[in-house]
Amino acid sequence: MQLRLFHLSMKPNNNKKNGKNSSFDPQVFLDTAGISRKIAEYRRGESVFAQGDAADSVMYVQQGGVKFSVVNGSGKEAVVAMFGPSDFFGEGCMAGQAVRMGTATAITPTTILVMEKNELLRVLHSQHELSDHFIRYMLAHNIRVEEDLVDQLFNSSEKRLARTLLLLARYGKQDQPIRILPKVSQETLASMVGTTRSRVNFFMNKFRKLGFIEYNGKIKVNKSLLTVVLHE
Amino acid sequence: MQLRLFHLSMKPNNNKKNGKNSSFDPQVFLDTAGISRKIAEYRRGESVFAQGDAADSVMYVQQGGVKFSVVNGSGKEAVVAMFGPSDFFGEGCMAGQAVRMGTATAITPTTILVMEKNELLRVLHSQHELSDHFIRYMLAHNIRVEEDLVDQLFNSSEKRLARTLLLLARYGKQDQPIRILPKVSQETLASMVGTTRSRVNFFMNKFRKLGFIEYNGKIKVNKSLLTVVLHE
DNA sequence: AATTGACTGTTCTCTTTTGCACATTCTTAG
DNA sequence: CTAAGAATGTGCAAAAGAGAACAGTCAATT
Repeated sequence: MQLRLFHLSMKPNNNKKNGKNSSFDPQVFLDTAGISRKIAEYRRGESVFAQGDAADSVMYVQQGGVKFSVVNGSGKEAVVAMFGPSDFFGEGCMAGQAVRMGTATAITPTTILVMEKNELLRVLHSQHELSDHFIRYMLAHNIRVEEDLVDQLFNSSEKRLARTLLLLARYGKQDQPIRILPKVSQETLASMVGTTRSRVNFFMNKFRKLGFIEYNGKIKVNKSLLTVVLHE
Repeated sequence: MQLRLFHLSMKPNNNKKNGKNSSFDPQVFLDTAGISRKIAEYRRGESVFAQGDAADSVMYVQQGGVKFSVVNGSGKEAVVAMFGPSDFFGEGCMAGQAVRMGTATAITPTTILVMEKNELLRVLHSQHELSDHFIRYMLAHNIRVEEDLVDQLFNSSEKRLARTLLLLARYGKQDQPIRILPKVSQETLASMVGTTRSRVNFFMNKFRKLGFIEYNGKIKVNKSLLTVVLHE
């Protein structure tokens, strides 16, 4: 049983959100500094690290997508975040977390740059562009997590599902009123929204009847209609 | 009506959590760099900034305590975080947030160092100790918020209240099995836990009957007993 | 001492949400 | 093509929580 996705930070395929700096790649900075780093490839479903593993490296997604989930004592699972190209994850070890707080799993074929935490810390001092990118990522990540918290606190599961669908829709084709979502099961949606599958099923059918979404396998979202749900 | 405290990051009065670096003070770095910064004083209840205000500065708490809360369309309020000495807040503007996402209010007499965001960004490049401190704060803040999210997702309001009381107990005298909490109303507790006051009252009396806490005005927490609540 | 306002104790009803259970419909590996 | 495993569609009883109302307590002010 899964519970809740804290936030979606998987980005659309444009790295050009900063105007300049569109082709930022930490690897070149690590190369010039002669830093220990390696590139790892994962297949769909493969685990990058598991909850409880020793933590001494920071990951940087070059290609693909990764979900980060936490399991509690009762076996419930919550999808805490999803990461895409140019996202860092596993950076908690830099603040002294000795073990991984959750499990990172590739959801598509994924290429990851693995950096030893102490060396990354050191390089951040000398490589301003890397440092800027890292800080910017951290700030954005913070904002995202806090937004998810606010969503969780203020809104019902119906609204949270609507919001989650709209967030997922960002990764479909851009600038179209109707977006096709990446393939996700209702079970996964439940873990993203923070509710049960039966609840997700109920609302999905409700949204469908109202014409806010349609699906036969691929989920299609009518953004403007679904947005109405968010405003009561 | 209030809703939910995302996390408590108000620290006990020891700045020595990093072993070295116990007397870190960003002000000296700003001084040496000739940066525009000012020191502001606030009385209890005074607002540092309000939701919707233009955002172009970052705050650093020197003394006191600040609560950060968000109000939604229906007038519900959630206490998103509490900040204490050596915490930054309002740093979202560094990631492009143009307005404040919530209201910051002093909860005790408070001294705050205000830094213009662009100048702070610039100084982070040249002042490694400030940069380290900032990054460490960001990472710790992230971890804290994610822990709150996990707590919110996995636990009932009863457990969340127990956890909140234990967190608040950290600010009482150290190393004693029974701690006295700072004065908080049940209304405020409700906003910290993310539930209603009647619910808080119900559980507070339950905890009291079970001997986990006692109060006549001051709330006293028996840590080891209350911790039991967290583990079912 | 009386009044005011904030906080607490208590109760009750109405929703929302969970937790199951089970049938049905896809998918896919063999 | 077919059987097995996933994913989906329903329904329902029980639990948890929201919201609101109201009386009692306490502290501070005038």
